[in-house]
Amino acid sequence: MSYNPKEIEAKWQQQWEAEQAFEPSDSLTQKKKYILSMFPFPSGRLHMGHVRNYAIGDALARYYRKQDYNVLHPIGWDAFGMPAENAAIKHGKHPKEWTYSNIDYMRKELGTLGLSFSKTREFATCDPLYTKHEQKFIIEMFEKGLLYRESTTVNWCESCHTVLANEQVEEGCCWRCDNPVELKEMPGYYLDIIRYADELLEDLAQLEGKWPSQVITMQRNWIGKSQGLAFDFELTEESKAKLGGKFDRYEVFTTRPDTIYGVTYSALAPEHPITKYLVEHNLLDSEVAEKIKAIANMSEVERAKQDKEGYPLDISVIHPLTGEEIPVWTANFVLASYGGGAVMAVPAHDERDFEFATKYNLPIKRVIEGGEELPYTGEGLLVDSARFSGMKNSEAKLKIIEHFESEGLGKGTTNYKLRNWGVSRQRYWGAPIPFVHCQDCGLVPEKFENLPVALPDDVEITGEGNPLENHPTWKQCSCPKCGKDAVRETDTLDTFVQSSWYQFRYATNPKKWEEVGIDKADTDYWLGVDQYIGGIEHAILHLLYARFFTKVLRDLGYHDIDEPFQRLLTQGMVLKDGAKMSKSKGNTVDPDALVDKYGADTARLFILFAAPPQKELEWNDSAVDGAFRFIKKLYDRSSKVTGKTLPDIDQSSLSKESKLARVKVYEALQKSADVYEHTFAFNTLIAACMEALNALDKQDNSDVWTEGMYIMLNLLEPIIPHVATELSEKLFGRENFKGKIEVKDEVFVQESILYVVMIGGKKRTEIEVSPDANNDEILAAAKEAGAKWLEGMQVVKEIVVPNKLVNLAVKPK
RNA sequence: GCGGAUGUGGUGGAAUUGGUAGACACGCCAGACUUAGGAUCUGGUGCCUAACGGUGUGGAGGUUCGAGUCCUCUCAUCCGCACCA
Repeated sequence: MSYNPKEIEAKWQQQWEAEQAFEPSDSLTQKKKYILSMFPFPSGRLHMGHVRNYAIGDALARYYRKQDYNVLHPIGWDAFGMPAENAAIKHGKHPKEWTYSNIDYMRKELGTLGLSFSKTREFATCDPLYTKHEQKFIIEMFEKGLLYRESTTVNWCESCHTVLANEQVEEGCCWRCDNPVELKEMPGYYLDIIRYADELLEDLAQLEGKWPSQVITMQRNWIGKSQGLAFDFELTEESKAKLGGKFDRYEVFTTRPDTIYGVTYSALAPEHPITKYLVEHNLLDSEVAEKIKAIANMSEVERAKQDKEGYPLDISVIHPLTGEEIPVWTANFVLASYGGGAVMAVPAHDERDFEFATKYNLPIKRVIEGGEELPYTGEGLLVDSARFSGMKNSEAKLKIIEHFESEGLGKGTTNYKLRNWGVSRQRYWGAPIPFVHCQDCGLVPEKFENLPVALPDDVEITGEGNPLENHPTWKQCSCPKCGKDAVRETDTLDTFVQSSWYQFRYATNPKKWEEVGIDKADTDYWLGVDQYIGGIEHAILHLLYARFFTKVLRDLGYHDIDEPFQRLLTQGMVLKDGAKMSKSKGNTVDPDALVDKYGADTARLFILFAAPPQKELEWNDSAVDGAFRFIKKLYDRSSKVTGKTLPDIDQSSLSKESKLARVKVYEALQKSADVYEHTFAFNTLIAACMEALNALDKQDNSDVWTEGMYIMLNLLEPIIPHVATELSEKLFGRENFKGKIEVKDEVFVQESILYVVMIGGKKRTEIEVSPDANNDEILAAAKEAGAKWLEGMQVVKEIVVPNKLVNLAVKPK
């Protein structure tokens, strides 16, 4: 009888399906675990990254199920998005058809891996029912003022024909297609994530030690909180006149109010309204105006690569404390999107301001002592700063803010690098934004009873323009408020909106799915997700948005959860030949082919054995063979088992080899809880089982074999469930899968203990000592055994590490 | 530039947190056994050395009886952010 993975795996997959073995209980009082692997985009086929992701999650889910937890381990489909439209353009297949047929195929693939997902909680985010509830949340956010529509400069990807959120721009290029992003002025919908910036930042502290520190740091930097002073520069009368009386003043933000007396110029972004006004009204030299326009057309990334460049605007402002006139420039390094697009410049104490001032011969005025050379950005005492002179700059920061506030000149302010989340996309395959434009009423949300605002099926997808915009009738509607003819919004929601609340949808009992999006009792029971598993690439985008949504939905009354994901494991990439597997590089390994050749258990075992989950995994075909060999050996040795239950073994009657085998078996058992609950170092648990099997093989006591198999199959079931269940069923009627197996300490009691003898810090020899020998006896034995190395030496210190070693520190006599 | 990691045999990786470095596996070498299989089994395998022995966790110092592990400096690689005033 040889190991036949195909037969075994098909048998158990069918049985699990028939038993509905992996459905969580509806009882909300049992101890629970919510194990979640990030859901896949239905691209067509699984890749090894998916297999790794789900093998990790499944191991945890199966482990906790065996420990009598109520386990929620769901799967679904992140189903909206560009690739479905691209496929439509390329192959003429409707995005809906493409998506759902991909889902059907991938569901089968997941099935062959024997993953213990709930079947009843599966959904696709493009299901109209999911859209319906999401649109309701969106409307509620609008009503709370959290969602707003505004026309502003946006990131535009010409190749995807859509707007991108800040988070979706990577080095100035589109995160999806890598095309350079352009800046464009257009209306869009925004979620006020900045309102939650402080909470998002502060709650990161709760995740310390539970999320990878790298992810926490990335989020902290992305939010980019900084505190300082915001104040207005008033324009001189002459400048006001030049600007046609349209502007009196503008606001600037600084984190260095302590350097305020060193201001020698002010700089505006090329997009700043004042700069724009000057350019548009031909108030500047035409050559200069052209140059400014050229900068304004450049993306931020392009600008960052350029040298500092700027032009005087021939206007001035008044220093709020000294009354001095300060020239105003426009400069390419001033960002329009941060701090109002205007800065005060202190070249003596800021590197950028210094570089710019040097280039254009602007004055430089030192106001902080310290350092020989300028710019000096360190700490020091203030000079030439009126009544603040002599103060420490850290103290002056606060005092100067206080002064501004008491004089009504400005106030202490917090700024964030985080921008509000632009959620509208000019694409078809997404959730429609449920609003209507009415001539009389303006922007009006659709009535709840009319939700979902569903996508029309009869569209032509050409890649040119927005198919909803081009549809002959879809956007014609009546105003939900006044009933007059109105026009439907044709933008759809960013797909990251769907993945921001799916963790709550899974938790909601499917029996309630029709009526509610999120059920409070269910959510409060199941959330937070006890273990979330996914790729590091979502460190900011998805994980920040999902945290934000969690807080918003909490404040809308849907649940009481502050953080959605209690613990996060970021898995490493799967590599082959040192590079990420990708079709274009031709270095992929197809999961289907692997399962077909070796079976799912081998695929899972290899993936968990080859590297710890957090690290990159280098594919190795012959190591896959090794994993297969181990399973075969395990299967073969099952014939050594004679008992049906965990035997009572008289330790004293055993051979040395049998005792060692028991030690190895129980060491693996001891290790397992730590691995499954804390470290996730499955590779070391598998290695421990291999050691145990090797040790069992060196002895022939059938009780020891029975005990070893009983325990090992329990430990390995989460990793190689099919073969482990098959053997357990045959040998033990699956009794060994019920509850926790206790560690027997007597197994570890040894008749003699091996001590390593180190002399002068070097390992020299070994001694065997009785367990009840005292230190003097151990030392005497060590000296005797090490006499050769002690000749002519004097022992200056004697160290005995219990059960480990003896170290004799020596020096020449 | 700022921030975060990571450096251990030919390879993937272990090392109970300061106590025998290289577990386990791949690969390689030698042998056995074959009704030639996805074989299987046995032994060996960090480096230098005929051996005694020496040496060895990116490098240089330090603390310690003892350092892959702690401290200081340094080098390399990877990742993230990148003019945020």
